[in-house]
Amino acid sequence: MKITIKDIAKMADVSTATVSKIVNHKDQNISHATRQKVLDLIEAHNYVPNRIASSMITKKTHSIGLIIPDITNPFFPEVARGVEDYANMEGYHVVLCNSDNKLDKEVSYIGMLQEKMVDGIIFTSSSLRNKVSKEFLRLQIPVITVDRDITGMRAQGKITVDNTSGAYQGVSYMIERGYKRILHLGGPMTSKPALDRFEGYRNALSDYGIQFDEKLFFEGNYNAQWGYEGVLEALTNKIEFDGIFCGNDMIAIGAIKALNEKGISVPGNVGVMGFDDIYMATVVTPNLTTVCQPNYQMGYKAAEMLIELIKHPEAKMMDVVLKTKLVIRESTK
Amino acid sequence: MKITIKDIAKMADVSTATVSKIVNHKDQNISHATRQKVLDLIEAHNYVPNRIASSMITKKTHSIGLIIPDITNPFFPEVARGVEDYANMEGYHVVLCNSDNKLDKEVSYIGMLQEKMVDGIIFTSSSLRNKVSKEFLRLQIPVITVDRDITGMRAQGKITVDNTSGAYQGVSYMIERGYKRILHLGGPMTSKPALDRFEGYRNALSDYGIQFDEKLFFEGNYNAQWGYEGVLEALTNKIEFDGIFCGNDMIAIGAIKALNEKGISVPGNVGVMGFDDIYMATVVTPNLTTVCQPNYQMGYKAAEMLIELIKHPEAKMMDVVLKTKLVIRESTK
DNA sequence: TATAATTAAGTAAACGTTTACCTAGAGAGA
DNA sequence: TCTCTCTAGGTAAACGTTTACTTAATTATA
Repeated sequence: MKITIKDIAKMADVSTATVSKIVNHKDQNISHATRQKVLDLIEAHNYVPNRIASSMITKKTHSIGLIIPDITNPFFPEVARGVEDYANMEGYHVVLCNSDNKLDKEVSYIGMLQEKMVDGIIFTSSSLRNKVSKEFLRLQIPVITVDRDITGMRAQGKITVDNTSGAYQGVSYMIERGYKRILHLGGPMTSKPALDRFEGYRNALSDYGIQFDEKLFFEGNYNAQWGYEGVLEALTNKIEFDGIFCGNDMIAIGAIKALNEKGISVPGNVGVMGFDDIYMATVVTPNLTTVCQPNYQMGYKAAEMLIELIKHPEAKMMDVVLKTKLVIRESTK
Repeated sequence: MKITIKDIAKMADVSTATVSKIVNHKDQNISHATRQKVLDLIEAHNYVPNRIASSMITKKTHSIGLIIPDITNPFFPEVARGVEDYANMEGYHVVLCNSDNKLDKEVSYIGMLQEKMVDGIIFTSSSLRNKVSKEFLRLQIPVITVDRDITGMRAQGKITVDNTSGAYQGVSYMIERGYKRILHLGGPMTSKPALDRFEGYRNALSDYGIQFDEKLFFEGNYNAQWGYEGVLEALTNKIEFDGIFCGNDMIAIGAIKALNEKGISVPGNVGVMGFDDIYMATVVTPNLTTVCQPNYQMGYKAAEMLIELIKHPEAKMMDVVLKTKLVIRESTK
């Protein structure tokens, strides 16, 4: 049988109120002797308070939900780690949910988290959908969206990176290094980041007086497979290019692979730039020049904002946009 | 104000017991009319049951703790995903904890999870330590260790992979393909898997009549950095080798990088084999031949065992060892 | 010395459920 | 008609805490 506050109280010959105060360090008015006696008993009997019972009264569970598409996608472990680090520091637990970007899983997780009385939710979805925002609307807990925001959603906080200026920065660098015909292998244009990166790409071209050539733009998915195929497609269509700006690092890795196989040297013949700066970028040959996205920071900051909102629900909506950073390695000259 | 079961009961003019039975589908003895009325009210007022309150009575929180060293380490997202998939299927939540292999964080997480009344814990630690097992001993909930077991620990379940035979399989394959002097760049010998893989390596050599040469064995860490340095070290010491069996894929990736830089072709001059089969192995050039470890399966199976134990605490201790599989790609000839 | 303030506790309700047990009425069997 | 068994639902305690309020004793103040 698990030992409870009542058992300790009885053994110490005090009331449960007294024990509670001691456990929660609200013990200004407890004599030293009593405190010590209770503490000794707690130690001796290995009493651990039941936080579920506390939650009933305090209405706080000190746990937060983290809904992401897939922890297996190299982008997310970093943000999850950021979330968990801050949460842990503040005494919060994080409940991990993989939605696979599926609406029904998202909705079901939101429901489950609500039933479990989490104090707040951090949410990422790669598609901009509306149904989910309805679910959030009836939640009485704060929600922070990270990376991709949701249309029509009135999240109490939003954290994104400046994809447009990141892409601008990357493409500008390539142009300055002498690349003239830069292919853009983008992600799915249904996602905001892909849109923004494309915009940054176009802005840079335009600012440097280069005409945008739509034959140089390909839309695909955020994976190596697509990078590989995209290059092959460009090659078979005899499209000339001396550089590739990729929608993310995975695309870049696939692209380099295709280039290698076709005997096109990187960065000798073609320069390649990625986006994200996942760990793999440092390990692939050649090391990837890329636009670094502060994934860990995003998670950390999201948790910070969320917990701030949990503690001060009256705080007003926050909207943070994080800066990217160019990381120059070996895949560009 | 949040709406509770009492509100619904009052509105439907029934008792909370009735509402509870309906919500939990224990409604054999509820008339259709009453059930419908209650269900409508629930729908209309968006009532969601407070599972915290249920937990107080049922003594079950339907959540499990997952303690891993670092979700950012490419090995773990897959197992986390496996855990979460099975847990979710069974209606359980998973609480993610990154211990960084630090004893104090491990202990602190165990305490927090206990306070939050999780129904069970899945635990991985890379070092074999004892202190933690004491913490587990006083827990009244089931614990499953995955990947590395803990000495002196009486976990109710244990799930590992057969590292010895995996390594044996990998090294045998290399020998059969004609590799004669196979370097072993191992992980830290304080961890069981490293020990076992080393054993498999030696067994294979011995079974094929090759004398073990201790100059061919290097102990290091499980990262690309070490693979890179290990190769350089072997090279500067003028150690001859035509193959490398690496402690894991990261080491292999680092090794290939060093080999490339030194103008040694893979697999032309030297064959390289990894261990784990992380995603990166498929994306690196050349693609890595490796011993595939069923990470996702480990997590999935661990969750399965844990939840089985939660439901049937009288079930006896389980000990599962998963098989590895050789995956032949391009880094061996 | 009488009163006020402080200290060191204790009392008991409340949090939102579940569940063992109870009850009243209706139909069935003898 | 009487008893038995269902059916449909209700009662109230219990789960383990927290906390607003109370109380008794001690100390300080006037």
